Amino acid sequence: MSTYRSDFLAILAERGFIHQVSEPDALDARAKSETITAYIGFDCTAPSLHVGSLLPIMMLYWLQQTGHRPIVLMGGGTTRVGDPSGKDESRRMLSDEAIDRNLKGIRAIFSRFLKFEGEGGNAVMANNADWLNRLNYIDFLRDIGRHFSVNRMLSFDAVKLRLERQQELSFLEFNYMVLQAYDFVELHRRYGCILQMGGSDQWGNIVNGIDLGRRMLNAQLFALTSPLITTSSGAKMGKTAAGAVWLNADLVSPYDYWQYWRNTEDGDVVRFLKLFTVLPLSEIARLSALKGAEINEAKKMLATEATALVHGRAAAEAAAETARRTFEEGTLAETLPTVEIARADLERGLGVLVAFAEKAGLVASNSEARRQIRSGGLRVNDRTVADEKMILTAHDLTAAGVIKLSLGRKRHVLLKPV
RNA sequence: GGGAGAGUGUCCCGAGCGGCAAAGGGGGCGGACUGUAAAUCCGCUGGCUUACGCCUUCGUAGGUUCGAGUCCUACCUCUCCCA
Repeated sequence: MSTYRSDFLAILAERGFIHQVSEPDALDARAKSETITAYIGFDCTAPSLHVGSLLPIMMLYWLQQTGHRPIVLMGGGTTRVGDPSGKDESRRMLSDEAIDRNLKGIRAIFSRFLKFEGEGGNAVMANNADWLNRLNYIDFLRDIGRHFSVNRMLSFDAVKLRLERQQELSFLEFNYMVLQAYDFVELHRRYGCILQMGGSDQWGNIVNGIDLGRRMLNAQLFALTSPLITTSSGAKMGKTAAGAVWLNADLVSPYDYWQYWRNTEDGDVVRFLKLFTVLPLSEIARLSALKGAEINEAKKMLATEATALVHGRAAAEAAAETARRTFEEGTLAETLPTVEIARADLERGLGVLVAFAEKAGLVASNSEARRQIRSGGLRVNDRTVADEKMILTAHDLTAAGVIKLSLGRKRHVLLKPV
């Protein structure tokens, strides 16, 4: 790949964010000579963003850090339609209320990464519902629809895949790319936005927007996509047994978030340090020289830095300290996730099954707890539970006044009587 | 409108002569080994139950049977062929 002269593209390139760029030289020149405005769209399909969305967020972060203007586009309108890209099946239709609720949850995350207008920054938060919701169908067809060739739309991967696999693609979803293209044009009109970024699966959609911009406004627009990030062993990022790794603290605690990064595979550490932390590359180069068990130092760095970005420095260091005491010293850290239980329950005697399943929520059901006991996976105060009929009482309280329940080596919950 | 086929364990894929809690994968979880890694090996992977066992599951609703994922009828959804 050519070397970029603008700070923005140079940084994205050396940190591994770039998969494809349209007209890289022209974009580089503009990013070098002027302040450019770029956007990324975010779906409102869930109440929070998860780790998978972190990559685009980081691209906006670097955009602003290198002197440009980021636009976060909330898909309040497009989420009502549903993007067929990369999906085998139609998505379930979300109610407008659900979308609205999700939108609010997602919004909060961005203030960690970007400085918005009114907060001493220049970032813009937009919502495509503002223009999509009031479109008039016939007008839209005449103004926008005439620029689209169905022949060409059928050739895009997102559509082709569905057709080839003989899976249904509704007319509703078929229109998604038209709406997304229109978003780009609308953002160009409103904010002078010239660049849309996104994951590699968005390339087709973005290019549609570029075409539309040229036809309607004779504008030169650009596309930049990031690679699909998978772990070295091929798994998609952001999924664990417990579900997605959400960015909101009420869905995934800072401690669990820290743990997620701490458990990164060896082969991914350097790549992730570049993508998901803002550590200087020189520092990352130093960490990448570590070998064998020393790589754990790099993983801790990754975990703490990545957590600090999302949850703040203090929460990140608290999580690191909790982990250090739990894993390295083997002592009890009172800052482990804690569940309060009624003191009366304890005096009456609390069955282990209930304690693990209902109270701590470490396992999904009593049956699951039984199975785990049979395979030696449950521990109370670091002693393996051998008997599923075991009863917890006040005698099991440690000096710190809690009972430590563990599932496997890594997952711990403290029961605290109140 | 006519004809043919498909829908299986609510993570996915996928077998299933009328006796099935239902083969086999993948994924996930636990154990061993390690470095809170990877790879490898072993176990588990519907719910309730101390247990005998009970309950809920194969697109939906009925029916035939001692007994139905398996047979019949209707309906729903998706494919394909003809019009």
